[in-house]
Amino acid sequence: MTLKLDKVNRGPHLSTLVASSISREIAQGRLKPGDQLPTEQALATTFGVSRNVVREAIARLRSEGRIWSQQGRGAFVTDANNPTVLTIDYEALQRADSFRSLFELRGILEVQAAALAARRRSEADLAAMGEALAGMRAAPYGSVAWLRSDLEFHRTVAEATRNSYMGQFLVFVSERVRESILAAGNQQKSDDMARITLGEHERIFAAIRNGDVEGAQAAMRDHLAGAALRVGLHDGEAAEVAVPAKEVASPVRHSRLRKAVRARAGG
Amino acid sequence: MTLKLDKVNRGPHLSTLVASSISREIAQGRLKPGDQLPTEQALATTFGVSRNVVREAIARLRSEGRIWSQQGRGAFVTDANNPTVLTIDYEALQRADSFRSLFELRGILEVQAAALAARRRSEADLAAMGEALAGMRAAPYGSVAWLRSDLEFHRTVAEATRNSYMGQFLVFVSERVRESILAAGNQQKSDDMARITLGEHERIFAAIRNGDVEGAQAAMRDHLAGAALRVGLHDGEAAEVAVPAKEVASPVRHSRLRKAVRARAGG
DNA sequence: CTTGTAGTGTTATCATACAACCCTGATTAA
DNA sequence: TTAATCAGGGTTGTATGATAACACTACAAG
Repeated sequence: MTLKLDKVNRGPHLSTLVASSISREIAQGRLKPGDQLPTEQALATTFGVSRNVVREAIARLRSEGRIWSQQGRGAFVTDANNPTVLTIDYEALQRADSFRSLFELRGILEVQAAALAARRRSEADLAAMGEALAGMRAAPYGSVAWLRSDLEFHRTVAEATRNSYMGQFLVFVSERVRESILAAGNQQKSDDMARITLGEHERIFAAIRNGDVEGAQAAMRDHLAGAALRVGLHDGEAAEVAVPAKEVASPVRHSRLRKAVRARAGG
Repeated sequence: MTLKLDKVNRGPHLSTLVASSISREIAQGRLKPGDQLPTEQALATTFGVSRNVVREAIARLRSEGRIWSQQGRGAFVTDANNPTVLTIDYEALQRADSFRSLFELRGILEVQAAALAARRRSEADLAAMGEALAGMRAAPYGSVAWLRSDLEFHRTVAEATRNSYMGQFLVFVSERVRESILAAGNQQKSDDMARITLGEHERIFAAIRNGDVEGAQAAMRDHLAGAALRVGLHDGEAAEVAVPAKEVASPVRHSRLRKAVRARAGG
């Protein structure tokens, strides 16, 4: 039987929680550019953690360019709110809700990419897709070669959109998703899956080849729904991502973190 | 006259130096994927710093996805070594085709964000959107206040998707687009435009409020089509554009760590 | 008005201790 | 023999306190 082990999802480090919390304060505007953060000591007591943890969190935010600090003065929110680089926090992805969000974003990009590809694909694109499919057929399901061909197929679809940024973003997001899946490592393989997955890809390919925009979207959507199941997400696109945002305007919102901390300490 | 003094470039933090040094070991292959790093204590003594500094460095590398650590075992070099940051070359955006591509990507994200928002928005979201709209009504078209409210509206829509990555990506893309538009500076203002633009936003808002998914998508699509016209793009959805984007990696350069550490130790 | 100086608050770093956890190997029970 | 249990050492995660380096302010002295 298959053992549906819940990935021992040990909560991320405290410093991660603190960093996320501060990040959120900034993102939601409660900390504006130029504002000075509370002192490390103050943050430590508010969060109920040691100053050391706060420092690790700040070190991360600093490296991400979100804040900037100077000895003897304090830490400040970076003025330029237009980061020139986009990063995805690796640890945050270990959390199920984050993973689901990224998976959803990937889905949106893939589906629309399929639509664009159906409109704009060239003969060369189709040839490349066919080659990738052949690679998948030849390799055993789940093998390195199989994964490479899988990735290659999606890459060629992205390329067929004739939108370079689409490709860039898609590859970026997909890589993060793939990493996270591999890290979890809770995927079972079977011959059935190989057949099913291959079929999904072939339908996408056929629709794109025929210039069938809606068909390509639908096929890609099916593929992603299947992929979601295969990695243990009970189909996305429902409302389970929707955390009831009962956020009341409060000066600072750390109560959840505190609770998390308590829970860790208690358990 | 003005003195033009060079900003006193105080050396970076020790944790930064340590992180860079470890990073370089990885980049240059002396630490291969899967390898275990020396213990924090060992690193501390070799670098001549406290374990605390080493931990801050490791926290950064961990958040960048370069290494991965587990309590009781140790820290290891991450398997995947692909880029963890996404950058958009500013100069490339000056080219019309690149700009069009990014605009198209933004459109895809915005339209799907509107759809998700229509499904998941909370009362608080609606209130925030309404506030942003009020801000737009109050400010003169094209003014700083107007732009801020405009941005704020789109941000609240992104937030209402309950998908944090959606917001991150959208803000990132929109900022690049906005910069590019401002740089071009070829936009004319008129009262008509104010009225039209405001109307577009209000239709988006109404659809999201009513939970009308298709309506929200359509309204957002209209809005973007209008925006495209206003910035001089003859409606998107054309088929010309290709071009590989320039990928930029950021090498890090420092041979100073050891020296700096020595200096500290010696002095 | 300028300069020196003490005082206070903050970050940067160090040092130490303990808790939580993994791994290994010995010991014990079946 | 085999499996389970337990003890010990090693490692990371967190807490705590202390010290050094630096920025800012106020005030006194010139």
